[in-house]
Amino acid sequence: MKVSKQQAQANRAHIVQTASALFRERGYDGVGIADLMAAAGFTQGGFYKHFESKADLMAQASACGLAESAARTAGASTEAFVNLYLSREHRDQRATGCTLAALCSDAARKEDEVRAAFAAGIEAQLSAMHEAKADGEEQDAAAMRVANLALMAQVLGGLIMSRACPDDSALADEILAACRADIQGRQDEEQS
Amino acid sequence: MKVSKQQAQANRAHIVQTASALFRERGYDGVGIADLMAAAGFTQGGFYKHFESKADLMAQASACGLAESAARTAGASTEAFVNLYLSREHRDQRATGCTLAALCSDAARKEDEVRAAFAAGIEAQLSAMHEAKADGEEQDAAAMRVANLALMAQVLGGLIMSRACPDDSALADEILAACRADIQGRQDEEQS
DNA sequence: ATTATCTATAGATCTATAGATAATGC
DNA sequence: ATTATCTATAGATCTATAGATAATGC
Repeated sequence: MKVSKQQAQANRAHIVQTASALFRERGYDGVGIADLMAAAGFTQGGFYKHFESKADLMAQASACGLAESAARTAGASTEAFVNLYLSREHRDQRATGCTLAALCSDAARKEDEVRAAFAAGIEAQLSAMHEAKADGEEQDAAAMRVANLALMAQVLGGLIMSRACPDDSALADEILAACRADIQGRQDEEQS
Repeated sequence: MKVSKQQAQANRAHIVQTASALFRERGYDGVGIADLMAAAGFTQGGFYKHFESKADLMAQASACGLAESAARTAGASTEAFVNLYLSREHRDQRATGCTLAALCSDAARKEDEVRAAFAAGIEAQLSAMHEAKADGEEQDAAAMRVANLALMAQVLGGLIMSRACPDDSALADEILAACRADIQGRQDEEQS
């Protein structure tokens, strides 16, 4: 029954990643410890040898998902980022999509432990966006931070609003298109 | 024990309003039927004479909260709306604040019944914003709809991101300020 | 007679813990 | 000997229902 320390660490990482996907799909409260451990291939009893509490796992799984999203963004242009973020595919695939969009309003009601992970995740995302643009035009770092925060808010809000609409509703698609058009329009203006 | 039909209707409305506030504060899953009925001044047994299920109540309470927000917005200028929406007060008072911001990412995982209420709420909010601006400049209705959806997404996203940060974190305030500045900057450009 | 609300509870969760089991690691 | 995982369960939820109670409304 016992496994090597190395294997135990790998199992733990696997549980965190499974939790990250399940939480994004169903929300923190929609995933029980027994559910999660079964999905990861274990029984519930082992959970508390890996984590102090469910909140501890929520913080770790969120941090993991947020870091992954930031890393994925690091290379992309603003245009590519926005088009991917505000796509139907992203809207409909919550388990592999943006952790911020899937869980941040759940997180707002959870322990500070969890919210600290979100603050760190937002900073990581900002860094990734900063890097992505650094090659291009010279720009004031403070102004760029403001613009990037505002852009994150807009794509995040658009995605969440779209997800709140019924499946196959015209409004859900319209929201994504409106946000893309608004951001695109602004970029065109800047370049002229 | 029995009350008049009129009183029963009033009691039912009171339960819906109590639920609207409690759901916004704690999320759908954070409020039990017994909790809610006690907060409204009743015992849990009476609940199912008023509502078919918890999802039925979630849909009604959400519709109620969304309609109220739209009505509150109807008179305001864009500037006033944005400054109120992206204020610390609004961020910290979830129970009386925007239902969309408090619950839409919860709603995304619930029954279509609930999500239909959100789609209707977004349309009501759009109508309110349309009216508020109608006096001013002549503008293409379709373009205005796009701009208003994009604006809603941005203030909503900003508020939610701010709420996901730990209490008293500098980042939480910075996010609100960044979104206000970004929107203000755009408006100034338009007018010049 | 009808029915809005109450008390009580069934049945299904959920988090967390206790103690057993069997493989690692000294 | 230690410990990662397992089985089993305590205790506290939660939604929904059943049946009692007492006031309305015909």
